[in-house]
Amino acid sequence: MFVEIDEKSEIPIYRQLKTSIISAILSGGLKEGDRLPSVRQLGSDLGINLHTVNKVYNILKDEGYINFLRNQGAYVNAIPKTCNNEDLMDFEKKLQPIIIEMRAKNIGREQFDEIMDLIWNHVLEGGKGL
Amino acid sequence: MFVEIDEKSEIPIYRQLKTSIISAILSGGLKEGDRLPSVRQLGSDLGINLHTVNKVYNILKDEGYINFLRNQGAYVNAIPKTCNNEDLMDFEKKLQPIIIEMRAKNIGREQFDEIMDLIWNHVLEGGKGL
Amino acid sequence: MFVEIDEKSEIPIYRQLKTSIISAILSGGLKEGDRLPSVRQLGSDLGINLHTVNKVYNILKDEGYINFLRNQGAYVNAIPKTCNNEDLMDFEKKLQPIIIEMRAKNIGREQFDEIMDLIWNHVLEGGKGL
Amino acid sequence: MFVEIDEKSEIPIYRQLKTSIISAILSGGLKEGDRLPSVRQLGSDLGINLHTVNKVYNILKDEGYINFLRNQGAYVNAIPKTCNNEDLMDFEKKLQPIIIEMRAKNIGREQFDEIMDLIWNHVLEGGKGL
DNA sequence: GTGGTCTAGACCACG
DNA sequence: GTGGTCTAGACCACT
Repeated sequence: MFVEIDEKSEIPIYRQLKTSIISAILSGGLKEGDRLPSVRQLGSDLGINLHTVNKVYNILKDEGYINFLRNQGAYVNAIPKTCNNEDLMDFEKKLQPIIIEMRAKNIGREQFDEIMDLIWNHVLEGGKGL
Repeated sequence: MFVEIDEKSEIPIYRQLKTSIISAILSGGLKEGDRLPSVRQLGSDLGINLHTVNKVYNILKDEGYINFLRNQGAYVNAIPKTCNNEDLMDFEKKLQPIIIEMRAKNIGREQFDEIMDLIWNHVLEGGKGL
Repeated sequence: MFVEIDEKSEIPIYRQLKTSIISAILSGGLKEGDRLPSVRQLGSDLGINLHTVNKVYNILKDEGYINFLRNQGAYVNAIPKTCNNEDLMDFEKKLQPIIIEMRAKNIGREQFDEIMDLIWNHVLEGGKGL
Repeated sequence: MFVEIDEKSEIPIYRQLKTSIISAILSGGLKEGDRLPSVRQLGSDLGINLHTVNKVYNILKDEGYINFLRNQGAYVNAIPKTCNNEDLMDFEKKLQPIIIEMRAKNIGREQFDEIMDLIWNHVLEGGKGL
């Protein structure tokens, strides 16, 4: 299975799942045209409700990552996404408070860069083992 | 005033305020020994509930950023914070989903580094833009 | 072939097919007395389930567009249809939400009329583009 | 109340509600800055589930019609919407099958224009009586 | 079998 | 009090 859910996390399940699937697509674990498990299947595999899975699938569809083929389930789209300025502003807003806290904990520039490098590269390893 | 609240943001007010104050401390806008406004004062200045301000002050005290001096208000502490492994893990968990979405929007490594550089440096310029 | 099916469309296949055939009849691509392909034939041509084709044929028969001749297949009827008030109400109900959304996107009266003109005329050009 | 739900309609409740609210905004029954009823309130007023209302509010937020002020409910946005080509294509696709059926029922060009005129003008009267 | 919709009840974060 | 999230069970349209 290409995703695990941490029930104890403060991050909502549906966000964890969304991130996991996007990560799997990015890493190649899920390729264009691949079929996603049905909402019922994935829900039961992960031990979560099918409505939660359904919500995620719909968000992914709205954001263009997947689409639905009538009664045949959800399929991975090509990813021709581009990043506009609004997106950039959004990312900055989300990153800023975290980085502020990192500086507050005396993380220096070198350590900061190391961490970023680590995560940047780890992202591609999230989708393996599909 | 060293902080502005964005009512429309999805980020809770108390978190925005907390980040702003930490940022002000980091940037030198608030130095060790400086007195913070009273919860009543700051609440009315920002147009937010004084309970929200109070909550933030208590969090900041718990995290060691400020101190309460016998009914005289809150004062800024020295900042000898260090970062343990648990903190690091925490930061990584928070950063990962954002960076995954950035990669999904075709942000390359160079652009990523630029953005990080930008934010890193902005943090030192006080609580503005937050 | 006078019809193409868009698998990704949110419009059910059977509706797409129904509309296509009606459109073909209207445009003269299918004339009175013409024989429709067998459900098996059309289903395989379009890559859809023969039950879906069958369903459409039955709907078209119920609505008077075609007839079944004793195990020899389906034939196009004359089209003496008239529009009663119930039909009119029905059309209005279907059109209203779409037009509301068009107005919400700042489409003006002139542009609206242009679009309607375009579609009105396109309808006569057969089932293409559907 | 600015909206009524037809339980018997084949159109999903959430779509009816969405259209009603957009219509009310267009007609001026709901102006920029106006507060929408809480999901609980509107749900109980309309005799529908609060989750259904919630779904609609979230769609409207995604489409930019409203936004949420934390714990104070939903407010109507300014409507600077513009219509891109994708939207236009979408409208055409939705309108086409309906217009085909209208032609199939022998509705002539004059009657067609009358109907469109009627609906176009009716749209603005949907939101009164708020 | 697929997803779509609706209902319902519960708990939570926030202010 | 507000919306956010999760669970659960039901019925439906479609193929």
